[in-house]
Amino acid sequence: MENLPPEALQDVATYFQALSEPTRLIILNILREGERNVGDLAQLCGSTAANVSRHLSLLTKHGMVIRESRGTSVYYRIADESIYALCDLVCGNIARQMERAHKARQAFQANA
Amino acid sequence: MENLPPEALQDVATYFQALSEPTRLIILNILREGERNVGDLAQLCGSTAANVSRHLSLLTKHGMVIRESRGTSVYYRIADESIYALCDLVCGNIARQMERAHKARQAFQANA
DNA sequence: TTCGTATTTAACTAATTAAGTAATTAAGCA
DNA sequence: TGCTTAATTACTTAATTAGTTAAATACGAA
Repeated sequence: MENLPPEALQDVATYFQALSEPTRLIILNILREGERNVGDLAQLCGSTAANVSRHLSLLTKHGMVIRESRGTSVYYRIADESIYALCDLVCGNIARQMERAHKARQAFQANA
Repeated sequence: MENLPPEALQDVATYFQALSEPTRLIILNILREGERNVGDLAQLCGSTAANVSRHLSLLTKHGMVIRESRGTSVYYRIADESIYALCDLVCGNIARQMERAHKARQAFQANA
């Protein structure tokens, strides 16, 4: 990201945006264990098929999942495992942030 | 992210959301080279101070930057360098995705 | 072909959000 | 104190987006 042209920054932003929705993260999390069709995903997500389908469409557009139609069902699977590395990094950052916030709270109380 | 409770997924989502805005990525990119005050950031971003200030407030809330008031100015700097590792990962993913799209286009034209 | 099931898409609503502008707060200096 | 500059916040507007519902499409089976 050192010296990115503006349009590339927009690409990075929309990529992050695709990951900024809880339902989509749930879907990706489920697909971690293997491919699923839309109906099953909807049930596992506690959402509607229409809704999940739209989310899957977006994830497909970003090349995060792969669509495969078999019979009357459509199966989706992870296209790029490195998404999980991303999520793990974020989890680490959030944990550090919580740690900092906790320490700050403690210091505050110590002065009270 | 293997077995995250729902509320943690929401945290991850909002973290990604903070990174899903081009102006904020520009700010982070500028801060890569060192601390800056709000006015300079605004000028370098081609945005208004009010707008940049709001973005900085959000980035601070997520522990991505650190705020330090000196004199009449407020300086911001990166709190967590690992954000750049995140961005680099995303850039890699986008590059792979573009590569795939390019190959698909080539295959399509070969059959035409 | 006709029916039934799975998926996708269209149209709509409600909620979120980025940006512009103006008002407000904070700090240093005459 | 009053003045100037820097930053933040309040308020508004325009645009985006997730979810719901219903209609449309795709596929296999009778």
